[in-house]
Amino acid sequence: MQHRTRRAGRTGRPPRLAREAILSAAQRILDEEGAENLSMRRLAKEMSSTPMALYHYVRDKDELLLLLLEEHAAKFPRPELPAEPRARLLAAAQVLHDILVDCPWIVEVLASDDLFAVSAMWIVESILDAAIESGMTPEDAVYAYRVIWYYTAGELTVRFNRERRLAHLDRPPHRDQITGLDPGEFPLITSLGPRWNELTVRDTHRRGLEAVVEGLLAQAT
Amino acid sequence: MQHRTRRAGRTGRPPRLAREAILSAAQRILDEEGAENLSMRRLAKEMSSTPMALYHYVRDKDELLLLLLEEHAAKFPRPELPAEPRARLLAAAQVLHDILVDCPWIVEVLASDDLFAVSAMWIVESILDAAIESGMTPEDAVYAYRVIWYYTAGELTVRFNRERRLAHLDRPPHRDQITGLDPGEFPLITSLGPRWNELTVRDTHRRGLEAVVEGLLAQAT
DNA sequence: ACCTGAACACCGTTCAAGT
DNA sequence: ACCTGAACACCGTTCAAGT
Repeated sequence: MQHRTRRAGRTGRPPRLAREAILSAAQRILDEEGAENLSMRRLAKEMSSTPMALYHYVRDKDELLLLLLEEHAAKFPRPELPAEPRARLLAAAQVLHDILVDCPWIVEVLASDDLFAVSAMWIVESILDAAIESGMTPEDAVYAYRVIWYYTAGELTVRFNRERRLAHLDRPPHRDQITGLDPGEFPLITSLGPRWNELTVRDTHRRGLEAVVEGLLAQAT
Repeated sequence: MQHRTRRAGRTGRPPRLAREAILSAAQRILDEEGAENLSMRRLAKEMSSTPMALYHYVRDKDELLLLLLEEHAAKFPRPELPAEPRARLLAAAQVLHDILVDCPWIVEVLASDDLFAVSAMWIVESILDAAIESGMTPEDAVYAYRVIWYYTAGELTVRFNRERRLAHLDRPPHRDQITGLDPGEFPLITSLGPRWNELTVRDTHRRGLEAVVEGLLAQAT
């Protein structure tokens, strides 16, 4: 399928096209079968090819995931950010989350400190810019970006792992967290009882982000 | 080795002892060969046994990792926390990080929202208590704990992945993040140049934690 | 240049059988 | 009760060979 448009050129090869075919096949697996089912072997099968054929287009699995992120970020509509620096800092940090919240597989690629796709670099630039305009030095702006990134990465990791856990809840947890805890030693946790699980499942990303940004700005002045 | 002290009891089995032997063998692998080399098969080999013998003492690999965390947390000295609630909130959150910073393998077990080992539950209890004494409702205290946990989990994930990357830097990164970026589009990032990597490697956990806690407390009043 | 087949060096886990 | 051996159903990646 990938050499459909083979031409008569001197060294015929449509690598760009093949790469795109690989990426959309990978995206199809991601959408239909979930991140945990995307493997080089599964992907090769999806394309009626062999695993090693893929290595002609991507260096390794990590690069494949990075390219998928790149594509996803490029597709994402680039919203207009508020002019006011503090609001812009918050808005840019929110976009960072918005882009990644649809990529449960990035947990696997969360390797880098600075991540990531050039298609998403404009967000980092926006955060730095907004932080500097809020009165920070460039050094502190980088620091602020990193704190925001840690919060975002942590929220996404926990979020995706919870979703994955709920998806196949075949087996009960190793230990029921709350039940069976000694109320004498843990009066607050045990007093919450089932409320704990309920509170723990709420989407508080935005509110937490506001606290983080607020704390960073307070520190800078 | 694990049935060294077999007794004459009615149904002789020293499961507690065997479990401990398994855990210390696992810890030995972790220390000497790193988290990425701990597998059920490697662990069985370390004990001159078969992989399946282990499944008599732990349900699966996840439980093994949880038990290792449990042991590590239990060993950790429990520091005295400040009486002043706001300082206690920060101190408890710092201990959460201190305990986990020596466990690069928790990245694999970062599954739960609320994590984790009962041996470390006193920290969660302390955070909730300090948050409430700082004027939060119990609900907001849980929310505050979660924000702190996200920041901590993110910081640790990025930290460990960077360490792992530096450990075997056999291959260069897929793309040099900064070099090759268009200065017209990303003036701030490119202007930092090599400073970016330098800033990105700094340990800013504590400072960031202070910002996060500060932001949470500001939100609560 | 592009692709294949076989192999290397692994995984976690299940199952049936042994003692 | 505790352990083994073989097997299932996978991984990512290398290598030598094909066209």
